[in-house]
Amino acid sequence: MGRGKIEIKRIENTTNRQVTFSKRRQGLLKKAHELAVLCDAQLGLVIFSHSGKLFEYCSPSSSMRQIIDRYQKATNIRIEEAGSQHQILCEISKLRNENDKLQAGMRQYMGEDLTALTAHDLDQLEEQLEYSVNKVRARKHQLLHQQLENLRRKLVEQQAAMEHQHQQAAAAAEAEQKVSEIPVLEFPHFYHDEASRTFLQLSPQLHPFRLQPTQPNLQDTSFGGHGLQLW
Amino acid sequence: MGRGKIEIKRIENTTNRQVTFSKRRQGLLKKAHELAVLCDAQLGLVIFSHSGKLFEYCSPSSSMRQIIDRYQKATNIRIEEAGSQHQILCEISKLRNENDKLQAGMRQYMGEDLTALTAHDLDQLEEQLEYSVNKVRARKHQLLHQQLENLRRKLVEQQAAMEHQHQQAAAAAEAEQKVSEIPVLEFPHFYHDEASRTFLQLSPQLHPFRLQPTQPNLQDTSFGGHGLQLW
DNA sequence: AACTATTTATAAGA
DNA sequence: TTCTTATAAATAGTT
Repeated sequence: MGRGKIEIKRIENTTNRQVTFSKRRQGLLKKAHELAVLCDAQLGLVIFSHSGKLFEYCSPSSSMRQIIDRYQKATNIRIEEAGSQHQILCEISKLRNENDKLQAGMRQYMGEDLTALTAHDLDQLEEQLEYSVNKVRARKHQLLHQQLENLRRKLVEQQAAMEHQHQQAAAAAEAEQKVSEIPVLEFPHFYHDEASRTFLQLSPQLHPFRLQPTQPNLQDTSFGGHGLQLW
Repeated sequence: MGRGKIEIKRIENTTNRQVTFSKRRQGLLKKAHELAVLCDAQLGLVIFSHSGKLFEYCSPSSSMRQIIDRYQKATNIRIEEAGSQHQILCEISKLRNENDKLQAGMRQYMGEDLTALTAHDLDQLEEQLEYSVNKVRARKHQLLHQQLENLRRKLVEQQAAMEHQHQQAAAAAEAEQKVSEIPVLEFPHFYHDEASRTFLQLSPQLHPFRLQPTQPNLQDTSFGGHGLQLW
């Protein structure tokens, strides 16, 4: 359709190509529109020129967004995306489940919600709590012991410094007297305290007693708490 | 272009419309291809027939997916989607944070990782654990008490039934003797036990002692544990 | 951008 | 559906 027939291959002459693009693009958009109207079809057409400019057409009373959505539904191109979304849903679900369990376990460690436990569970819990109490006490004693040692060392150093300066000889002697009155205590270590040797440092700002307020925050999210009603 | 000129409006005759759709669709796809090749343009065309069937064309060495992506980038239609993805990332991050805190708190209740705690924290923890132990003991006593009561009632019922039947009068008398030997114990209730009255039932399958194995499972996810390296 | 000779698309009919 | 064909429409090359 023109003065001569042309082969369908890339037009090398730039000017020619641009002119042809302009003409044919117009024709294509027109024909797209005619098809959409005549045959009541929904269609979308996007064209990027060689220079990157965008031209588009979509059938009346619809949007390109709609058409792309319909296309993606029809071709299941979304399976990948949907798959990852599904994975994400699973991840969130799993995390919430973990959280619930941890919360429940925590409550039991805090002596709440014990009605669901059997006698055997209660025995185990009691045993665990006693074990924990003893661990805590051992750690307390350890800390006290360390503090005492520090104090002793400081006093000795101070005393040594004073003696070195040959000042207040009387006072120094008195201090020595006091230090020797402090016994070197040996606390029994109830348990082999692994925790104090490993360096599995957990969030230091965490106080177990401030855990409760985190639960309300969970429900503060824009996701409406548990239930997976996202999207 | 045909035996007669037609007006560009919906063809009411169904057969005619279908025929025209078939012809013009073919023509449109052909012209789309010609434009793409002649002018080195990237284009995508999707057509849904009135009956819902999908036809598509996209320029050589590209996919519809690519073209849609490019279109969406060009028109910023994606902002909405990106926003919801961000929210989801936040949600997962928050849940993981909660989980970490709960895990840490739990470990401390189990007497581990106490090195990060101050003396004051340890005092509070000890107090809480003692409180919990007493709660657990109170619950145990309550259970024992209930069991005893049940036993007493059953024996009394059994005895009544036997007396009613006037059978084995001697044996019945012996049973009564036995029952009266069981004292009605009154256990001290160390605390006002709210937990035993409320019905805040938690997952019954949960044993606090089986919480530890949940942590490895968390890292079994295809997300590679914590770190948000999704997508 | 306009013109026009030709090619191409297609409406109607078979 | 598919084929045919007269005719409308598109457009390649020119101005």
